[in-house]
Amino acid sequence: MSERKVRVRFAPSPTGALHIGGVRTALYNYLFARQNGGQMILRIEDTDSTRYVEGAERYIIDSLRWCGIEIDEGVEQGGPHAPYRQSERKAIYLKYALQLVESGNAYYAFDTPEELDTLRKEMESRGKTFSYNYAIREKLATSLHLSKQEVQERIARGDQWVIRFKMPADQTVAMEDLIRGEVEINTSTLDDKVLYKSADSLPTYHLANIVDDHLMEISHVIRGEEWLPSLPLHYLLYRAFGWSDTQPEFAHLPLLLKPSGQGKLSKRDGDKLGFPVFPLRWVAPNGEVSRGYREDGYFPEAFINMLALLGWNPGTEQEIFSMQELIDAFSIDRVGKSGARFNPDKAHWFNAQYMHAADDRRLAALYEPMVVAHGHSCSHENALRIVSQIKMRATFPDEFWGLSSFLFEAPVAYDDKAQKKYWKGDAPKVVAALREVLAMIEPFTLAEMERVCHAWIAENEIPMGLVMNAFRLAIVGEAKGFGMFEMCEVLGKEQTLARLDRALAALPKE
RNA sequence: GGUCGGUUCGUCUAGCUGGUCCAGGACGUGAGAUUCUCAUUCUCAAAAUCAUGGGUUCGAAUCCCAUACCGACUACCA
Repeated sequence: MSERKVRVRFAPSPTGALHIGGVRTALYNYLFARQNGGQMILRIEDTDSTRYVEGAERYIIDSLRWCGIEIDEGVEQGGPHAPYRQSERKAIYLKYALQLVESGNAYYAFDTPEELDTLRKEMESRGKTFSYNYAIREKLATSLHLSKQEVQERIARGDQWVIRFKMPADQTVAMEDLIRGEVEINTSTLDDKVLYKSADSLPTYHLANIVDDHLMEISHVIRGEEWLPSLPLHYLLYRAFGWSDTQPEFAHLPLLLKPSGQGKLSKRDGDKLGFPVFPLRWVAPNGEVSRGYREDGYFPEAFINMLALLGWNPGTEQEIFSMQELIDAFSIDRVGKSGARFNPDKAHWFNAQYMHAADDRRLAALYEPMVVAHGHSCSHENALRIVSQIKMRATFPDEFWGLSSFLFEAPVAYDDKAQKKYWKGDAPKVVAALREVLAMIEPFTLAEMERVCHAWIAENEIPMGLVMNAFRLAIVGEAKGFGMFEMCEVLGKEQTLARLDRALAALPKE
């Protein structure tokens, strides 16, 4: 068992956008696969033709790619077990369902959904819960007590049928979960789940899932906690097929909870929670648009880092992890057992960390189009200079322009508050003198400005705060911006002197 | 209702085999320091009777039981 090749799978169903809980499940699968030199498989579970949403599969693939979660085998890259879309594997499932009927582990049931519905309502109106199980199945139209001939006839004349698992009564199933440990359950509390539907010739999740995991040689199933209740069925299915010896190990991840109210986060939460629930922007078939982390300005590395720590922790105080570091540090037994609420503030913090550490060239590529969009131009050299300064003050790229627009638009007025605070005493005279010093500096570079001006300031014993704040007011028009000489270098000598002259003329002399 | 799972600062969590935990870290919050504005950075602070009640034990956040609360599941959905 321990020698077994690690093969994990992420198996979403294309019923809409993938929410962050799903992304986290995919991530944990991926980390586990990579850490163990195993394979990561993407299987599309589209066995519910009625809930299929156009574009969802594309969205899932794009999302994983943006996150940096690489797929080894799947609908796009193919692989030894292709196809990886269950709708394209239709042909293989019936055989297995029939095999179960043959071996007495399953049976045909001819009830229509409507019949079951009325039965269910009837029971409920009498205060009882309806469960399709050992107690009731003998009374319904099933192959369990119908003659072989009648079963054949019904099928032949096109009656709708379904194959249900024959859940044994009063057996204890002992299961092992990598996160929760031993879990036991009595089968009498379980019902006869539908495995195959004749209506669309498609299996249900349970059958398709077990068959495909077996066929695809999956070694570990890492999925959401909502699947824990069906784990006994899955165990029994493996047993019925005679596959228990190669049955995968299971790990059920705690759920991601809604931040305010209660309940698990769902894709229907879309855009209503005050933070994105989806990695990428999603336009639903009904036209409803939900924002995404990518469009909100999150770096994929930050998004992944944040998600990885939501439910898992390394046991150390390290919080910033690259994908490779996550791969090295991840372990399933350090995944928590309880559901986690998502914290938008912490997500911001993670993004800010990546922003501050981001490569200037990467940020400049984001910045330059913004400058152009605002009707200005900027040399690549200056973009790099600007971005290296403003990134320390930003959390998201969309703050860039607000943090630097004054470099492209000279002040037309001077902030009153800043004037009162900084344009007083010797300030006007000092700035006038500084203008002359700057005028003589050649080349007009950061290093040169610092060298000359700092010497001048020291020599004349001028308080740093006095010069710089007044200087800032003159250049920017208010008390904002980054380093003065850094800004002047971007502005260039001509613009710097022009702004000084204008300020000296517009502001009070004393 | 039934079955299963969970329960440590507002939030994410450390705490795995009981003592060094009158519970540690991070986010957020407050205060201060540094600084040419802002931001960064740094320091400090407030913040959890470890859901509650019983055990077991010399000793429990850590083991056991019960209760409460929360969640998942309970479809011819995944």
